[in-house]
Amino acid sequence: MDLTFEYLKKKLKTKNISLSYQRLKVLEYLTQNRCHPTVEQIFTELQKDIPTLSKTTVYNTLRILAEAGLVKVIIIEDKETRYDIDTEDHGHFKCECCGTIFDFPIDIDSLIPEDLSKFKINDKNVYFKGLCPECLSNKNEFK
Amino acid sequence: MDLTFEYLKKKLKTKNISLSYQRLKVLEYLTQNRCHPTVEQIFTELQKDIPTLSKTTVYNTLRILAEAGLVKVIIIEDKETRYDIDTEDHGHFKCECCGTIFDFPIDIDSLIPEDLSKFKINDKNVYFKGLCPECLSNKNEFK
DNA sequence: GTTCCTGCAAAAGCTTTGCAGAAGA
DNA sequence: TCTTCTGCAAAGCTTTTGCAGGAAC
Repeated sequence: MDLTFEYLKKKLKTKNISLSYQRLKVLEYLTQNRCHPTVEQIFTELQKDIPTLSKTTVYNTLRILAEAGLVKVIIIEDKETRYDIDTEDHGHFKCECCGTIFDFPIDIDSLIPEDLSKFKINDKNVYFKGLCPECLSNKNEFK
Repeated sequence: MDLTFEYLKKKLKTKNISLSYQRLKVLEYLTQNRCHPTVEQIFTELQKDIPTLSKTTVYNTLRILAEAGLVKVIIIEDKETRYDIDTEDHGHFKCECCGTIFDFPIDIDSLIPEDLSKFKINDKNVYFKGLCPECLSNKNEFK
């Protein structure tokens, strides 16, 4: 799936979402920083370019992008909502030590049990927590 | 897995967690109400029995139970942390219409990709959102 | 001229913290 | 007596809301 900045700009136009400078910058940030950023991270980084930027605008923009289906909201921890420009099904692994969030492929549909056949599924989420290889090896070093 | 009140009381003793009346009541509520309650729900219900109960105590107790591994923290929505006495792997489905959370069986381990072989997985979560059969049929009625 | 967008300030909502008094060992 | 637990009040954080000014069309 094509997730270039240009592609997403076009997609926004087809959804009749106007592209202010602030919105463009948020979109650009998400395409260039595939680290599942929080509002805080996006805001802090973009403020360097747009000194007058307000957090409200970041919140507004992310809500609009999420409603338009261009961004997926990721909730792993309370008080730490994150945003992912990659809306295709995949899993997330959060390292409890360094906080990094890793993507991993997962065939969610193959897992859906018969029990849910009468449910309409709109959103699928899989996330794990634990320790990433780097933090694991750091721990062993200090043993 | 045995999740009776008696079993859990014994388990707490083996973990050296003392059992005040408040803690017992929270544990009892969780075993008798497998609806993945929020702090608010637990507090409101228990307050009927314990008029002096404070929300802080509910928070404290749930934290202790979670740290002891007797309760699983479920985060599906921001600002809506829920607690599940069933800590075995299973999926959750939240109906976006009525808000009910349904359990469903899922063989998560069979899905874990090779990519994660070097990660230490401590916690696995799967949740879907959408519409439950009841809300789906209600929608059709009003068409 | 209308409509929509931005950004400040304030409010809202959930959770945590500090602390004094009570309960329990 | 010493430790632990409870519960009130206050603080802390993230997110939302109201609203006035500004930009875009």
